[in-house]
Amino acid sequence: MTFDNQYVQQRIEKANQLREVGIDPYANNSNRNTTIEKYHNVNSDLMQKEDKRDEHRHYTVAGRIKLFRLMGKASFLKIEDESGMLQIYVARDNLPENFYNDIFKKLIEVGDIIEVTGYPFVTQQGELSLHAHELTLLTKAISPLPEKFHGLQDKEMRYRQRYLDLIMNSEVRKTFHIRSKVVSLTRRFFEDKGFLEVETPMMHPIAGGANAKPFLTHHNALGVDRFLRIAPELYLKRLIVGGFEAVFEINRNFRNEGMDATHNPEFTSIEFYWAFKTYKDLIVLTKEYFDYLFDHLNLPKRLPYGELEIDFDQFTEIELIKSLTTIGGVPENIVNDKQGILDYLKSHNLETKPAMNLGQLQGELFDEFVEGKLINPTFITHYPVEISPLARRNDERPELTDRFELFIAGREIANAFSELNDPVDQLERFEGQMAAKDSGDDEAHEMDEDFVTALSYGMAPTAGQGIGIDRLVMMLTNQHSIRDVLLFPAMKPIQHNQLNNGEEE
RNA sequence: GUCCCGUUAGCUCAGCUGGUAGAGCAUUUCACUUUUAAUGAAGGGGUCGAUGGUUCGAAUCCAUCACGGGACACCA
Repeated sequence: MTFDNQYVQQRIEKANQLREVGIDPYANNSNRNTTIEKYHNVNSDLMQKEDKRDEHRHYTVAGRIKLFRLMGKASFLKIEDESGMLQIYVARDNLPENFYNDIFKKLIEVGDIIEVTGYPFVTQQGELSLHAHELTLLTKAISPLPEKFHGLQDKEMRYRQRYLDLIMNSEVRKTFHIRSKVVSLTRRFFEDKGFLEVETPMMHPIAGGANAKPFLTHHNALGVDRFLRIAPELYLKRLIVGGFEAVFEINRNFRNEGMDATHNPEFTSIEFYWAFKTYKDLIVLTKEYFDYLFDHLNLPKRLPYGELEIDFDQFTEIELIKSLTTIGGVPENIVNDKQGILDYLKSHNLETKPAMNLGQLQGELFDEFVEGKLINPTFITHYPVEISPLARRNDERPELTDRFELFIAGREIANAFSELNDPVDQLERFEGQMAAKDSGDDEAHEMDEDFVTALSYGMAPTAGQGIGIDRLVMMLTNQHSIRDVLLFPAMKPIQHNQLNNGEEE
């Protein structure tokens, strides 16, 4: 790490010059007494008044200089704090002797964080501003900011140096404010319903609760390998066995899979489990949850998503098998015919494995022909049992499960079901997954004997659900890459010494 | 993992079929006391992602690598 860039050197020199005249370029304290947003709120009355200034009001605001317009003996600055942007008017004769010429003009610049005291006034152009009579440098920025008009465009830099992205792009700050609110509202919604927030292990001896490849790490003291969790499900259900009747956990899951616009190796979900309820209760709860979010976020129910418009007042519900024909256009006579599906998929140039069972093939059909078409919120219900190793069988049709997934804008947002609580059935399903694993399916579910033991003590009838928070935030903020709703998305490290390559491995 | 595209000044971007690099903003110097991406004038600033190759000559053509973006595959 060096500061040998010419512009950085110039600014370091300015910091040194400030020190020489007794100004600390990294001041220890601030006397700010209002935020910029409050300043605007309190003083906007001047816009309507005859006298466009009020010298009896005094405020001290602080912020980063984003624009600097110097016009001889007076200047206009725009400073920004988290709450907003404010124009500052600085005139030579209102500041201490020589401060304007020797300090302000020469040693303070865009990017620096300053504090300004003055009174409110409205400029001839009609902008509420602050007339400065005191100006203090709080923090010297020695790296220059990106260009003022286009901002920071380079995606790689935006993700790697998110702080710069946040400085330059206010809409990015807005996205992450919404994300924070979504998490907070989610927590409040479930707490208000009587759910208990719990924390279960992130390091698992068995990576269970989903079909995915885990990250592997090692615990030195115990001398054992541990997996970063792919889902908290099996632990949360153990808590239901233990007698907690409504629990939720909001936290990270880790999956060692490919990365793309909707997948990051670590992602956030909420999982919740509710005893004495069924998946049908969860459909009602999910709608209520969305209403709650929209209400508290002050969002309209019809939201743009790229070219699409999503109507969050239009939740529909359809069984998976039925959606294959009505939405997917798959011929009705083949949806329950293994060979028929194989032929159909083949005729659409889609890869198939002959070892796939009927349920898996129906899942394939759904993924290919239905999923992408589900724009408005849609609950797809009654998944085949073969692709639902942890879900309760439907009482009338045991080849199906009491399960739904919620799709919005062609993407899976939530997965929920009445939980399988028959320990013998659960054991058999695990054994089925083991067989699938032996025959090459490396994402088949792991056997978790302790979980089966837990069920053997009796788990009340329970419904459980997971919601992908990142994808939900994408929907709500009209973002099309998961990286744009993650403050620090996963990135490959930069190789600094490229001369060394070829010598490794 | 695979395929396609990209990487040029601090930032945003030009740079055609190969002839030793340009603009705007920023920066430096000067002028300017109500500007709105302020304005006017002058100057400085580059290992053209890296390494090889082709060529008299490479930002430009070729190969390999690195990083990023998009699509596909897998997953959520």
